Amino acid sequence: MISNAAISKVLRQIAYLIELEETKDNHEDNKNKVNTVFKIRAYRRTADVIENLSSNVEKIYNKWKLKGLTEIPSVGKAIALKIEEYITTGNIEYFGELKKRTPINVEEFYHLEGIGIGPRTVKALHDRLGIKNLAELEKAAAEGKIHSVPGFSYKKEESILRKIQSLKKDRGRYLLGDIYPLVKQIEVCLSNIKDVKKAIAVGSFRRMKETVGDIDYLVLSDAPEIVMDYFASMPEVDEVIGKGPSKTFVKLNNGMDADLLVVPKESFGSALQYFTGSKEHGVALRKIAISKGLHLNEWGIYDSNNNKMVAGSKEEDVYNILGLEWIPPEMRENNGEIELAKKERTGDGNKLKLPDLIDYNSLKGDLQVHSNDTDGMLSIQDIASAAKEKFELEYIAITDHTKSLALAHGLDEGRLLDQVNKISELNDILKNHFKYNNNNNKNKKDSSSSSNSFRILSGAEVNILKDGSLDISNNVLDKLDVVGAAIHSNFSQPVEVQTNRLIKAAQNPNVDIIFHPTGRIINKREGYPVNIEKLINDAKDTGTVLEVDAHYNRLDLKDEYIRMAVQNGVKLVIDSDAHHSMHFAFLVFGIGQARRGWAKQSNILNTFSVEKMLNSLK
DNA sequence: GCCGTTTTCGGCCCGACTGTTTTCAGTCG
Repeated sequence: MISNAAISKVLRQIAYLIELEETKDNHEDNKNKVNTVFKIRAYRRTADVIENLSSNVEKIYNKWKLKGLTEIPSVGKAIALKIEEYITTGNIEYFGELKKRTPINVEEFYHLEGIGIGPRTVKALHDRLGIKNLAELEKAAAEGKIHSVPGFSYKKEESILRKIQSLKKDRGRYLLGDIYPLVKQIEVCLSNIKDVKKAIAVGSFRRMKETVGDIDYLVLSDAPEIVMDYFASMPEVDEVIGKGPSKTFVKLNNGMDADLLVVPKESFGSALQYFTGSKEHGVALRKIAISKGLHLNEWGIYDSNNNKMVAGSKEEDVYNILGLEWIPPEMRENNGEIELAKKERTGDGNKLKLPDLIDYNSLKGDLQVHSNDTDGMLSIQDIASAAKEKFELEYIAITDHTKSLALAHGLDEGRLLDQVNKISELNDILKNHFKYNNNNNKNKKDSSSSSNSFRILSGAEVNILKDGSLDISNNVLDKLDVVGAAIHSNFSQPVEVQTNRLIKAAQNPNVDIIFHPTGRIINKREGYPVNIEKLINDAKDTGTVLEVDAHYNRLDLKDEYIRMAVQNGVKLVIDSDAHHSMHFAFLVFGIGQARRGWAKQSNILNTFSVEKMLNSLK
């Protein structure tokens, strides 16, 4: 399967190569030059769109051929043909010709776009110094040959060298969960500055994207210089890259870039919208603004006729003036959300509506939790107590690994039944404990309230074997409250085999949930191949629940698949996969991912009370 | 090269920051 990233990379390189040629030619006439500029822009735009597309382009092509490709925004006939050629032959003739015409190693240089060394710079250095690849560029910069080229300076030379060196240790995109605590900590520090009225982390972080490239802070303050001085001198800052009257750019100690934007009250809403992105969503909004005789930028929304500001202080107002409902940040990917947000009625009178997304505080339980009976860190009692006291959950299911996962000291039938008895005893103790507490709590208006009750459910994370059978017998699974099944071995088998393993497990009447259905580890492991449409259909038919594993390195199902499951009426749960009490904090990432998949509260079974949730399992 | 709620031709999102630029090009998000 060809990844969207691979297609996007080729398109980006084509754009780069055309720009190198455009720079080289003494443009015969201005008209041609302008056309080339927009051609380059078209390839770049398509690369952006495909990189952020939630569906796989090859799958689209396999299903609908060229017609499917041209339905992708920004893909027209010419680029669709090139994508088809790439998918079917692995090459693009036009791309090969472009590469043949230049000695410059585009493969190495196109990465430098994004760190301030673009094709025009590279072209100029090639023409004057014969630089063809990254090693030669670094050598020339180190030897002080660059500042003698017209248009270059010592400063520029130094910056090129620094950028190449920092590229070598660049970590790329960061996992949302890895940087979440640091981002929040800086947000709090900025909020606490005396002259700051509001401070918020925006960009892909606010959209809860599974990975984040850099972090943007938006601050509402009338004293920008004080805020920016504070930001630039924070202990977390490694280097100040740029500083202007309204923006500061820094590199943090962990290697991540962070930007700060300070705006006045009247612009806070439009800046919030602008810097939350996504880029594609923002471009779509600005086009709507133009069609309505308006002009939208980060400072506000203006009447194009008289340049008078019509909104800007509140994000809601920006959307409303464009004729749109306010759109939750997690949905802002230009993947159909703008259509749903339009306020006017559609032709047939049916008003489409934005989904009422699941709230961040709506989970009542967690159905994948591990104890120290296998590879968890805490006893059942301790992790249950943390779930109730610190995270205010009403129930958890203990789902330890089973026997064929020897690495985790998985439970066999005997140990599993012992655990069921232990959980039953613990529930009795909890019940008596609450009865005692409630009877003694005279101040409580409603002492019969169930708000104090907590229930531990018995369960297991049963291993799906190579042939799709389970490693625990059905008469034992029958005694559990919740059975999750998951693949932990034999990853590299054909897609049909893997899909059939999962489907066979889902067809077992005792299996309630498929845990982390695709097995991916973000940035580390692709996961095993699964025909997700088939799995979703089968989950629907058998009433099997699919899990959103909220651990930030899994987020499995991912947003795109959650949306498919929701559309098909498949029931979902969001679990922490906790091996320690701290891990319940991961649930926020699962909820963010579910919101990115357009899930409503009613789609997620563990937003229900324990009784309702259990009744909803098969 | 893409695209259409004035359009199948003639437009194409927008502003901030850097550098050596004395009015603008390159680059970014």
